[in-house]
Amino acid sequence: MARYNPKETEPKWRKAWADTEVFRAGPPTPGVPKYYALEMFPYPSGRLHMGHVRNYSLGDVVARYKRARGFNVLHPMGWDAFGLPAENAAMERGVDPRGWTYENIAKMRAELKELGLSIDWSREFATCDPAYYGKQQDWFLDLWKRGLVYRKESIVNWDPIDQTVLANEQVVDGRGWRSGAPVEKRKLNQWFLRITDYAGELTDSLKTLDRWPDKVRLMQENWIGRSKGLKFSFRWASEAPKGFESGLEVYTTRPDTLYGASFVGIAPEHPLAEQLAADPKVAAFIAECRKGGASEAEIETAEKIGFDTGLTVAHPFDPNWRLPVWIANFILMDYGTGAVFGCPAHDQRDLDFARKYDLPVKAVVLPTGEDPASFQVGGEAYTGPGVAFNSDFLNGLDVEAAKAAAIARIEEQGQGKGATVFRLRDWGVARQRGWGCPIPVVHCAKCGVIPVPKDQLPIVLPDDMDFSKPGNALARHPTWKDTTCPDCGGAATRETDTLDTFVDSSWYFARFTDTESAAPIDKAAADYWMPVDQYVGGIEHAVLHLLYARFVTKALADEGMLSVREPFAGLFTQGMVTHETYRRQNGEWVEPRAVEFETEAGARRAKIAETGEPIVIGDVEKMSKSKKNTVTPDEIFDVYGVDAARLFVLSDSPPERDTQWSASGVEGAWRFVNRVWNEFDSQPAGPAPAPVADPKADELRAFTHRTIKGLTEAVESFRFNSGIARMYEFLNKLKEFPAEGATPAVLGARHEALSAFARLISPFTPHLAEEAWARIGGEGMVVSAPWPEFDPALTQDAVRILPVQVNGKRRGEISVAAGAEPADVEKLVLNDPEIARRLEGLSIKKVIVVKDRIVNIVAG
RNA sequence: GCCGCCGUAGCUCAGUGGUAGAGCGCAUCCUUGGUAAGGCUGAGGUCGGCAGUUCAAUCCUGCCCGGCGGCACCA
Repeated sequence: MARYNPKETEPKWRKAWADTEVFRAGPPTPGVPKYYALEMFPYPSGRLHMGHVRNYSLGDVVARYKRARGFNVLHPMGWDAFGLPAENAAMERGVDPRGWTYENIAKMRAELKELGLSIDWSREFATCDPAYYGKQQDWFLDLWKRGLVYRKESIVNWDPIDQTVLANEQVVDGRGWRSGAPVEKRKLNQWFLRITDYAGELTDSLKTLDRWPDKVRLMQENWIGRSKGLKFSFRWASEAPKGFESGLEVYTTRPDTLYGASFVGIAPEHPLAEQLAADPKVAAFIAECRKGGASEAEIETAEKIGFDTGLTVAHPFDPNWRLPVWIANFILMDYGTGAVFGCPAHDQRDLDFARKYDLPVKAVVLPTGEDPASFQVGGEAYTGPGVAFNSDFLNGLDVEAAKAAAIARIEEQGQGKGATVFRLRDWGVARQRGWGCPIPVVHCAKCGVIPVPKDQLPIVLPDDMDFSKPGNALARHPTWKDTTCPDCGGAATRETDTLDTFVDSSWYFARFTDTESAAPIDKAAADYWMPVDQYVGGIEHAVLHLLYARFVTKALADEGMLSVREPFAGLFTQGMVTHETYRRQNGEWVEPRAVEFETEAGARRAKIAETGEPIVIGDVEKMSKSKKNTVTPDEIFDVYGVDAARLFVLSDSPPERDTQWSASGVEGAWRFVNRVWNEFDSQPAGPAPAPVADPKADELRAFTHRTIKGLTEAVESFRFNSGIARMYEFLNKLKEFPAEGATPAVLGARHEALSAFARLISPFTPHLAEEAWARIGGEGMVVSAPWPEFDPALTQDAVRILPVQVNGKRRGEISVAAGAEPADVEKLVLNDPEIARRLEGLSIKKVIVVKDRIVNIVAG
């Protein structure tokens, strides 16, 4: 008997798959069922980590399973290859970002191939290939024509050291995530995509994504943040400021509380505030507001400050009622209209503000059970349900009815309209970076901002950018931006901003359906393959990438380039790979591979293997370089083989949860691989004996068919860890039927079991499955073998052992024929001497028999 | 503060309205010609707590306790 040797076996089968091109997707063929399996493509950092191993193993199980089920499977791979790390490497080490990126891709491609994934590598591309980003420029121009692209001055996060705009998520505690410099607010001309045009549809169609995790849908819903309310204009009571003669427009979701208004507030960035800043006192106040940090903690604790402008407006329901207009730091310019009416009794922020500046607090919503005469709002605003009071024509209405009535009245007065407002903002896509997709636009002094004609695409990055200094290397390039205006032919300059890398990743899945097409997307190929049937990736993209991709899909569909309006029919978000952390007494982190364990008096201790220095076992955390708690796939593959690594990373936790990597765990998986092989290896070669009726063989056959059923259901429902638990149970069962000394009937049952088992483990441990399949004389490669079917008749044992309970407590068991009628079982049970003994002195009140499951006797 | 997830063997986790499971760890034994090992057997559980529904609750419902994650001045 030979030991299983993955070092020989695994490369052999990878070569066999590659040579026969089994993973190449078939041509789009109407009528042939397709399955598009996709994992979020990686950033080419140059090194595969365990998170990748988990992500791609999960996707591979799906792809291989669907292939075995007869689908025409598309399972491609590419590279999200633009972005800052390449520029940082370039700046720190003087390398060329392009060369650095492509070298990393080569390294990671080799590692991914080692994983034995069922990828169609013929479709591989990187987003930094001009052949890809040129097509992106192409549809960008289409969206421009549709009015979905615009340029606007806006306030952005500016990192003064890196000299670039930062996205909100790149600002950590008010500082640039890389430079650590305090982020400044700057006004810049920015490129935007009009994602807000789709805000309604993006929210509404979340309901149709029934194979997405609820959690992600909820997060997107919160992010888009639709709210229904009222937009209306206050009329001036004091003299109208210039330009605001038509009034001061505010937005509210609580028009029912209008009678509780005590002031009107505007954001420091509101145009009216800026106009009033001609007064130095106002200007000083606005400057004071800007000073506050941008971090959440600072915002939360920031004190509310305000400035009374001296202007007043009239209450919409009572012209004689005057409300003061304040500038207040807690009002956001980019939500609603940048102006609100303050109702302190029913809004905490307004209440804090009113208490500080001694403004009136008037309750107008009465909670159920409160007395209108005595109800008071103290330090806490009342935001719950109730009935309007102190509110004239709204009195007695509940909150919802009062909202409707208030909106109706305002509309009657022609002062405003019911409105839906979103929290979502337009997508700022310009980045001042050299390593990105150039925005295909030319600036002409005479003609303005002009799109590049399509026949001049792609606009390719220059080869010789200087990345030695921070800032935009593309803008710094001496000649690249010099061009001529496509309209007037005069001297002009190219746009030197590049696109956010999230643009690159918001349509790559569509390009995969035909990577050669002259158009950005080949309609026929996309119509066949799209949507992605199963998308697998990290939860960290719940909002950004997954929202942008949905938006771009809808925009491209409106452009006629796609027929689907949702890119991902099924989404699975996997958990992280974690590991224990280890520290020396001085706090220094220690790598797992340097650590040795011992168990002493039940307590697990760790020490440094070389020196014996005791170390502290810390918390289990996400694998990260800074805490040194990483295990590199390389070394695991080297010791245990790829299959054991895949198996372990899939086995330990439900896929959506974090999983904890441990050396002992992967060793367990490795032992399993060997035990599986031993079972195959011990089966005598030669044709399988024909099945014969035999009780022993039937027991194994029943278990085989139950395992097929259970494992199939586990794979279908993404419970891969349960599926693997089934494999362990099955192997334990199989060992009760050793090949040595087995009757022909049992050998036949074993052959059936092994044949099914090789196919069942194939999505998880594909190399082992091939070797096992070959060992028992399977036809062709297991990767092309059909998924085993189970015989429902065989999943049941002929004899069932039913537990017998007395008053809900287990008191014995009885064996009956499967499917025995409850009445017969009841007789058997009551005649059983052991049970009768248990019932002595009790009178039987009721006997419950659940067919094939259990018997319960109620007695007292 | 709001929303969500999780508490089952020493550890990491499956599971089910009806006999409580796997891997690792631990103990015992066997093998030492599968040996950078392999195998047998075993111990170990008020299924977070309390109440309710039920013939029967680890599972369903409610409340509580503990841990984790996301969002958060969005009017």
